[in-house]
Amino acid sequence: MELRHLRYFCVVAEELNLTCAAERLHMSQPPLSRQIKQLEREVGADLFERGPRGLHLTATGQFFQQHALQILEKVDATLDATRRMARSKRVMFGIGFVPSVFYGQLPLLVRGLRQKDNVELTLAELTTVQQIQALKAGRIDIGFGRLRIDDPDVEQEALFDEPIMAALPVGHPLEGTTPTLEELAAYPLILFPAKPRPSLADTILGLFRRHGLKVNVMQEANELQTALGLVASDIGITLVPEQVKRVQRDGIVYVYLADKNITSPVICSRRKGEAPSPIMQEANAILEVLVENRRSGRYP
Amino acid sequence: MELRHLRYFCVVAEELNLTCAAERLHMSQPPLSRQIKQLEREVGADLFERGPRGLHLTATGQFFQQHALQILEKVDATLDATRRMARSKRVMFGIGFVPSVFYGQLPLLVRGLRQKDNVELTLAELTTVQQIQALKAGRIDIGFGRLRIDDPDVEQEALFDEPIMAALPVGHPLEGTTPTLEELAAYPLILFPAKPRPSLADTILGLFRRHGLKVNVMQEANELQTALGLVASDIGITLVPEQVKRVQRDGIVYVYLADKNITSPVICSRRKGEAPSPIMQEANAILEVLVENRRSGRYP
DNA sequence: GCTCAGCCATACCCTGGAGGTATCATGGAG
DNA sequence: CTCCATGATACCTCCAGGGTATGGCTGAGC
Repeated sequence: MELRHLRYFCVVAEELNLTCAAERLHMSQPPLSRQIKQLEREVGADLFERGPRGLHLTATGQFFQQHALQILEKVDATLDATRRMARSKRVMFGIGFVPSVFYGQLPLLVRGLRQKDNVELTLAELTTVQQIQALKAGRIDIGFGRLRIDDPDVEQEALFDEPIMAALPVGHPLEGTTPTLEELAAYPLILFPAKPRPSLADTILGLFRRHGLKVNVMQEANELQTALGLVASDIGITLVPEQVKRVQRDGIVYVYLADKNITSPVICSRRKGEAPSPIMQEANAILEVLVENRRSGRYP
Repeated sequence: MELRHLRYFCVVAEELNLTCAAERLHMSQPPLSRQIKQLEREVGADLFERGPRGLHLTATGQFFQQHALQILEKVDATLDATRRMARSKRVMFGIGFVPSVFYGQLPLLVRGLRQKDNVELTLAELTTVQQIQALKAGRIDIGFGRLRIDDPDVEQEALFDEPIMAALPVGHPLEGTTPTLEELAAYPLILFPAKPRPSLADTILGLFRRHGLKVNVMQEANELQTALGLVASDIGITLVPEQVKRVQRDGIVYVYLADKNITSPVICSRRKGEAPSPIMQEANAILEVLVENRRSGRYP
């Protein structure tokens, strides 16, 4: 399969008419018909139902269409970004973060760094794995994540460990309790983020696995708030780092776990062996203050 | 560019030796060299630095490598999933939503529908535009968004209009006021969602534009909560639908706007001309109750 | 310092496959 | 019932992907 197959397929899926699609693609209808047939052979499924007045997408075809579009979008985005990167000769300080660390002190770090003159901050939502890759590639300069990753080119520093809490729908049998993992495992679980992996989701799964517990992952969500929305919808429960409870929402209660050792670290990643730039030194100083505040209980 | 270019590139990037890479790819070295050159011409950047003993990835090449790998992974995953789906014969009820409608009553709708036996709900975060496309393609059955879109195949029903509020960093000069758009336009603005467009972001931009006001878009964020995190970081302010204020977070205050007519509709989209299925009838009934509750003030 | 080997790039060539035209079959609209 | 729109198949052309041959460059080894 080649990208042209996906390009042809997507146009055909939009037009639902090979003749019109061929016109849009500046080619004639017979080769387009063959290319779609070839794609269907390679996929091993019918993507279209043929009719005398055009085609309809099968359910499989609809599914394939979404993903094909995403692939083509990502290809275009990658080309654009690669070209921009090739041209760029700017110096800036990039911060990567997983969303679940953005409810605590990280905004304060950003606020502090923004007061420095001549610093151009960029903020990027990235998984911890993506942060490692982005650090190595030079796209960010510091990252805040949740996973420990051993990489020869990156040093990680655990800032602090944060208790994991359970987010439950209001009225849940475990509301008001301090449940064990075993008690939690009896209920459907909502995992976040769904993609990309590995992520905090895998940390949570690993937690249950290490306790010899099976969980029923009812659904996955990309956004933390969508996961909370699903909890509010009584689809299941989810586990979140403590700082997430600062954002209260209707329909949800948070409970501490019985086991106080169940925590998630906030981990700071930097490139290894790099003398800290002045802005990195400033960031380190602000971080020290923030961590000390947390230790001393000035901030939860 | 075709997938084979990405495939060839990734193997070369791993081997850093064209001769060895060609062997792995079961082809000879000269055509591989040409294909990589062709890719570099199309990208418009050098991905490798050549040496007498092999090649090295440039910084741009490293960046490209990550994304190329992701694209190839997604292609493989899509093929696998498509094949699996072709074998599966399931019926389900799909709900699409923009995140900013998931803080109000939508969780109650989901909770209500889930009580029905034999209904398999799928929930998908989609922009309103994506919802239209998904409805037409049959991927979802009902959608909740913010934009009015005229499409012959989709009927839209405005459930209610929701006031727009401003989210300000604590200590902001406008805190405690009921500002006008003009007053707000003087401050940097954070827009969400960044992509894909059009979205609520465009509604907000259109609002300022119609009042003849220019805004300084300081940054864009995909997640609403990331946008709020940026507000908490004092990077700027943002505008949100009223129901978002139910999720309180540190460092942010919400203020009503002077102009009460500045609202954002919650819009329900369905396929046009389709007799409602039993599950759709049930969804409509639950929606009616929810909207009536809102009108009568039982829920904000 | 010289030689050789490893490696990438270029020149030239061949052929398989992408895209073309011609045409057939089918079924729905009028 | 007829005609037209549409997709599929047969046959054809030609170009681009992949082949071999070879040259140029540079570093390792003696």
